[in-house]
Amino acid sequence: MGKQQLIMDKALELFGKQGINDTTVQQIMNECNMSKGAFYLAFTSKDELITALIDRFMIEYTSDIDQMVRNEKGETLLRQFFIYSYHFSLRHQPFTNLYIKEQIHKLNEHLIEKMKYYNQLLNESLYHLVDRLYKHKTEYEKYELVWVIKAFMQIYQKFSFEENGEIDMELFVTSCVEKIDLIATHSKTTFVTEDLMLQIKWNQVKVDELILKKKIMRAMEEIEEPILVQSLQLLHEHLVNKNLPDAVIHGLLQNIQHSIVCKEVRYLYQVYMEQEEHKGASR
Amino acid sequence: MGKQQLIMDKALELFGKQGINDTTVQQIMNECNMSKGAFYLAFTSKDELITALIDRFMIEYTSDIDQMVRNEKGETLLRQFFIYSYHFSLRHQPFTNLYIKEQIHKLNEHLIEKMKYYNQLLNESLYHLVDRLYKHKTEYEKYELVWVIKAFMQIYQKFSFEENGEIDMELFVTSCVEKIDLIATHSKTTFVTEDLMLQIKWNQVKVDELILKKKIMRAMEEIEEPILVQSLQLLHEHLVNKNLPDAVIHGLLQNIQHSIVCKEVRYLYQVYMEQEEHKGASR
DNA sequence: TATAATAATGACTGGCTGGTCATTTGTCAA
DNA sequence: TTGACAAATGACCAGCCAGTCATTATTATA
Repeated sequence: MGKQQLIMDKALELFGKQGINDTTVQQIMNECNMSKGAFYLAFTSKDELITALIDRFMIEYTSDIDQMVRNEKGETLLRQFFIYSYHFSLRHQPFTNLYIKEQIHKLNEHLIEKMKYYNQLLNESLYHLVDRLYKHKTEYEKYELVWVIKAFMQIYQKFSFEENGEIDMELFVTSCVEKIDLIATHSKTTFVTEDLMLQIKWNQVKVDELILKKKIMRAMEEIEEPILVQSLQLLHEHLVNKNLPDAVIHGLLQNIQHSIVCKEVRYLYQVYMEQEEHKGASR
Repeated sequence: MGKQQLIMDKALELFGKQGINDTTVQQIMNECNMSKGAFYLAFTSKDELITALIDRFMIEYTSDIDQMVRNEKGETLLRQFFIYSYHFSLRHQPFTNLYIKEQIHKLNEHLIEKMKYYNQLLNESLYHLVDRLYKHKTEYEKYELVWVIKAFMQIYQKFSFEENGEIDMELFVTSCVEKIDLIATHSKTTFVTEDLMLQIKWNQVKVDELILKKKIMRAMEEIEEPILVQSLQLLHEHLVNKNLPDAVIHGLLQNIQHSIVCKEVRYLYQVYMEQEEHKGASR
């Protein structure tokens, strides 16, 4: 295991147990059986470590969800979402603990922005999900369902945090899916209104071409496999020249989808392409 | 305004903005236009301040909810609950911020216990609420509804935190009540099972006679009004001698219900009495 | 083996903060 | 006005911790 990986894993454990502020760099490095100095060879600061941790998990979660929404067949989609989220919570329990306990805000404005950003990515994916299941609903009804889904997902996390009993996954998922469908098909009143939707849209950040380019460059630096590097290069060029047909782009994105480093790039690229398409269509 | 009050108010503001750890005693006292030393005349430590803050609001919230559940007529109960919670969140926005952001855990084990305790009080009140609305349901179905209600309440808090638009109270309440009723009357599958209920009950703390006595004593120290003091005295005696008829107890509890200092006592006393009654009945 | 280059170490620093306490300021009764 | 008592002050202390850097250990190369 690489040094960064090791540090991140041990740090996560300690953060989950003691909270970020009460965990010292010294403690983390003790856990790794390394000197404190070695920490600053792997990360430039404690802040960078925290940011890296959040990125690592939020990228994994949001981009997996997004991919699922894009690929999964309609009916089982909601079910799949809950199952995936359930397993993610379990598999990355230290991160989940950290997430529940340390409800962001620490340190700098920058982290808040980051979390809001990830939340938006998640909201968008979930919106797609709802959109596929309940096409006939209005935009604001769909967005309301997004929030209802998130609320139910939270029940699981909070419940296993507060009470000590573990919820049965199968039951939980089935129950949530049933309840949400009940709401979707029978509920008549919504708290999200058309006006509110407009306000919310104003706040949404777009994927910026510059940022996307930067992300691609950074990914290229960290990667060796020639196919991946070349794929990234072509994707990067396409941003400027728009010279490649959709099928090629699709294939290139397929190439990079299994590398963890590229997950974010793949996801953002996809969102960006849709954004551009939308722009073209509305012009 | 008393010194303690002033400090608590200003502290809350800063805590909500910057987080507990990043707010120094110095900053708080600057805000109060007082010296740092003066802080330690009002509180023995920063920890005590934090504890006092949590107590102040959680007691107000949980005991008000409890009283509401006891007094309100059935049909409007759920609605009342949402309205009250909504207003509480708004009225005490700094505290709500603190609560969402700083998901406890800081400092000592003691605080975690405290929050779990308050959560339990809330759960019990909500259970009563559900019980009155849906008597025919099983225990675990009711407990599941408690969690669904809490989940919906959280939507409001998270929503106004993440998105910037303010939700319309009337719409939100109506929508939640409708959705919960939908679930209560139509949902067929539950994730809370009989087994899980047993586990949960094991974890529940009871109100202890000794603790209750201590709380009464402490309340008496802080209070001057003779009627209140005498009421507390009688209630205290009754714990030992059990010499007063129910009607008298009821009246004494009425006497103290409007004093903030006594809110917790009143509430705990009521719970304690029920507990004892239950003990007697099951013997 | 000698030398250069790289990696790892941990004592140290500087900044910060909770908490203390000798001193000052304010109050009020005689 | 005086003196006694209480309240308020802020300089100071001790402890903590992120981050640095001169020194040491390890590895690669010639």
